[in-house]
Amino acid sequence: MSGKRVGITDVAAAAGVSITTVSHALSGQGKVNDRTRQRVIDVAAELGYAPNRLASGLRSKRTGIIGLVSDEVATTPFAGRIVLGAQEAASDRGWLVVVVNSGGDRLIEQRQLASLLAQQVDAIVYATMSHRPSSLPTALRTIPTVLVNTHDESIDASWIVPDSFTIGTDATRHLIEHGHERIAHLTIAESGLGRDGRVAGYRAAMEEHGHSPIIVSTPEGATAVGGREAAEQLFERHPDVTAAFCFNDQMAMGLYQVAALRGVQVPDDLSVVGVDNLDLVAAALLPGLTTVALPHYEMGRWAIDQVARLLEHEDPPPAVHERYRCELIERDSVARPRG
Amino acid sequence: MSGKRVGITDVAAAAGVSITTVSHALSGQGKVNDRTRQRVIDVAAELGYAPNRLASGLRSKRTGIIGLVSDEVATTPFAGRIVLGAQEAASDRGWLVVVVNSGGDRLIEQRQLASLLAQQVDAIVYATMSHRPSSLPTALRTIPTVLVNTHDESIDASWIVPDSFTIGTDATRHLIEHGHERIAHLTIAESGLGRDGRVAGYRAAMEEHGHSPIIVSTPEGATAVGGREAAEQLFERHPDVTAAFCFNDQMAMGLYQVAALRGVQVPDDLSVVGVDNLDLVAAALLPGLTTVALPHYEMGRWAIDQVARLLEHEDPPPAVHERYRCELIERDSVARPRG
DNA sequence: ATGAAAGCGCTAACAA
DNA sequence: TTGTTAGCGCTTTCAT
Repeated sequence: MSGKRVGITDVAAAAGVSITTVSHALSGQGKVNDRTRQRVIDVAAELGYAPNRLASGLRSKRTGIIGLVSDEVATTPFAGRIVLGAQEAASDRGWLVVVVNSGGDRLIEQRQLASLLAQQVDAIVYATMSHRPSSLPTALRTIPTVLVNTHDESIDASWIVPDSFTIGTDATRHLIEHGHERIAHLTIAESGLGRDGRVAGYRAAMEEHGHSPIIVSTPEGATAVGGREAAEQLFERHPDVTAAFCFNDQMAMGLYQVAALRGVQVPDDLSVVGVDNLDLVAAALLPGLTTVALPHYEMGRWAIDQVARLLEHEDPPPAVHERYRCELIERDSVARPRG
Repeated sequence: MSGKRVGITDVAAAAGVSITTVSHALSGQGKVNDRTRQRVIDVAAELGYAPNRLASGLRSKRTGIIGLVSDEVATTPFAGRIVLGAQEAASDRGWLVVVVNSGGDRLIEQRQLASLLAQQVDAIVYATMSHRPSSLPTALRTIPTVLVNTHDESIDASWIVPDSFTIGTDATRHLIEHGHERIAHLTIAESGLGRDGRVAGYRAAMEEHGHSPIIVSTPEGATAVGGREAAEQLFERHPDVTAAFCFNDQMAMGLYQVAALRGVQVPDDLSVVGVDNLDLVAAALLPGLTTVALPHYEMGRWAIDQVARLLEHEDPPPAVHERYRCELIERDSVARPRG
């Protein structure tokens, strides 16, 4: 409509007060008479005034922008959930989040991080998709940082990771509770925080019930193709298993496929449990896949909550470390074993 | 390391020049002696100086931040590709992208947009996931805007959408070229730009070869469940079709499932083509799904290129409208019909 | 080719 | 409770 942008001076003039009073009235900081405050608010609304966050940030050293650094944000559908959680939590506080991703490249990461710092972001959320211990860029020591899906002992930062061990125990016990004894675990060959914890949890649950663990791992990676490869091994070497706990939903998809080719019915001949609760897979499979949900959205929110905690105290509060207990989502891929 | 942040003044002092000269030397704006420039650059690097983008933005009216508004960014895996494309293109120019999503809620959208404007973003990329004509928030008239996956006649903004019609013709012709004549199109009941164009393209390709169109639509939505529902209809009412072109990969997944239950083999008994080229589905299905790739990444890049074009000219250049020709990705779900 | 000075639009001290 | 005055760290005139 009007050509010129309306600034705080315009509001002050229109309300007949000083710009300081406008600033105070709108930010709720200083003491302002309620009647004055209301008038200022009304005038500001009428004029369509919105504070220039650049100017206020320059002065107050707070931009209300949080940088979210990820290694491969858009390549995995999980990442989006982390970002969404962070954004919604940020939005609740009137903050913005700017996402950069490095694709795993250290150099790019460094450049992106420099961009964020130059932009005077208030804090950094550093999320990896791979849940491996990461050695953080040193630039992060300068600024409040929260880690998601990874941790780093060399820095005093809060972090949150899914509790991999209980993912393994919960999934396995769920199968045991349904009467299964010969339960295999299909996983990837490559070691990693997410993998190793689940394997250990599976082992523990099997052993506590006196069942011997059957672990099949594939060098293929945690995809449907890897799942197929592992499934072939499984049917060759352990044709008598009645249930399988898979490293993730995609591997479970591969297992479904090989099972179908061999005339093995899920869940009547074989019960299956996955990990991720990836809608596109877990809910889409037939029968629907029972799986342990990874709390990506929640971790994103948690990270912003931690940032808020860091930012509201002048002296940095101690770092918080959390292993999030994941939830088993029941669908139709688990049944009692036959006869 | 050092406690205080290094500013332009520190660099000026260390290099023995004025801050004006530092600014000129680093930005490449004014005329500076090459030797002076080099010295400034060296000193700046040595000190680890990085300009405060808040301060420079406040003065120069350019923040180097692009706002990306989406209706449901993280709920779909496609969205991530748009964001990634935009981010990478932005990063090439030293820009940052801040992503907000409204979840389709007008009120939230308005609030988020206000946040972006208050943050003085240089431009807005407005992306919908649904590819429907959107009536844009009026706030967008104030600022350079580029539309992705949608278009709006009420505003003079550039936009890009996938060419739905040729998706339909290309997919259908591909099947026809493989010798199929009785080809069904499985789609959703709800009308929309993406859907209607594909249907029209399918019709056109069928008719140009004298084949009669067989369209099966489901009220269920474009998911595996919807695909199953449509597939049931298909097998009941048109048991003689030899090929199916599905609205998207997820529906194709549903078709695979029902086909398997009925003992119909893909591709020997039934050839299938999808749309999306969603890795998690198209590449994961067995056999791999031949599908038309939607250019989400490319559209994200394109949007930022357009923003750059808008920003470098003082007077706004005319809007550009593009229908992106999509590529067919061949996998293993198409074969010649049986004898 | 270089520098001095003015301000971008706001908030934080400080005074009144 | 309100207003005055300094800046925040940079880029931009405009001199020199």
